[in-house]
Amino acid sequence: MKIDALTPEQIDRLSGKLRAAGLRSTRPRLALAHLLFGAGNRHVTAETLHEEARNAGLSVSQATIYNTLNQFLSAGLLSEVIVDHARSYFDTNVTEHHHFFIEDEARLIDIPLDEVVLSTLPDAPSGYDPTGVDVVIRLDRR
Amino acid sequence: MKIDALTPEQIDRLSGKLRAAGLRSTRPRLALAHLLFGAGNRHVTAETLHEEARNAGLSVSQATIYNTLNQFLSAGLLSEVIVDHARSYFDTNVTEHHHFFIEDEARLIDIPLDEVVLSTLPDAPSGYDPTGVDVVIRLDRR
DNA sequence: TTTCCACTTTAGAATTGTTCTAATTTACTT
DNA sequence: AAGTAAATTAGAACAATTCTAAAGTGGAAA
Repeated sequence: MKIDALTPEQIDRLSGKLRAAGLRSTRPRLALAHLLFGAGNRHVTAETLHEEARNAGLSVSQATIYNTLNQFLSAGLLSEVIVDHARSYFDTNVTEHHHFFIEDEARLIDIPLDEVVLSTLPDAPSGYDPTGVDVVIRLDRR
Repeated sequence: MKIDALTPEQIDRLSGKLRAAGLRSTRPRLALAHLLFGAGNRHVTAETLHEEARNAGLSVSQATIYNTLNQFLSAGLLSEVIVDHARSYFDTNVTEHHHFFIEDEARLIDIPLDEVVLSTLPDAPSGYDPTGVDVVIRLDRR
């Protein structure tokens, strides 16, 4: 995955994507963009992308991985999914329910179960059982 | 919030709750249980509970806060809400969609937007605007 | 009611994921 | 080709959480 492994067409396409996002087209960004956008939709963590980059013979620092992912995120080239916890919120309400999450106050408000009705849900992939459905409605101060 | 500030009735009730959960009734647990379960449903973080405990004149170590919250969690006295991130998952799919989350593999699978239909949603609290709805369906290997 | 031992608590070190810092390198403008 | 603003880097710093090893405590059993 050396940058020379990319065809001029690939480089043009990725460069254009970076430019369009207001980012300079640099070697690490091109290589990471190729890994990220070269083959269908992906889910990566900083760690998995870093390892993938190393496996591809690309030497990028951890800081660059984080910088790049955050820049791509800000630029709208990536979105973030939150399913793991840094800060854990412990709730004395142990019944099933959902939540509003006020981002700038880092505050939760319960939503009673019956106020969210999921009329259509996908089947779980075969070999897996659903163990729960979490609905989080994010809020910003108006 | 010294433990002596609790009436014998309160102590009995909380002790019973701890016992029923298979936990010894100790002074720190009683005091924290009183803070947590003494007045309606709560949302706390380790940090906010620790501060609350200190404000109540109760000296408990940080480790005890974490231990106790996790024990209460395991015992089903508390549930956990995940809305913040430790490990961030970056997704090349920037269109709106939902996710399966396979807990033991820490792996995400996209759910196209149209496969989840929310037929009823609550109004946002006044003063706030909803900025997004995240649905996460957790999966375990069968 | 004392003894004892498994369970708790503790302070502080360790770990993990992420961000910051300050110095070096690189990309683009002129 | 030179200048400068931006990018990259290694490593330090940071924040949330867990671990460790030692000291303390609850409650069962004698």
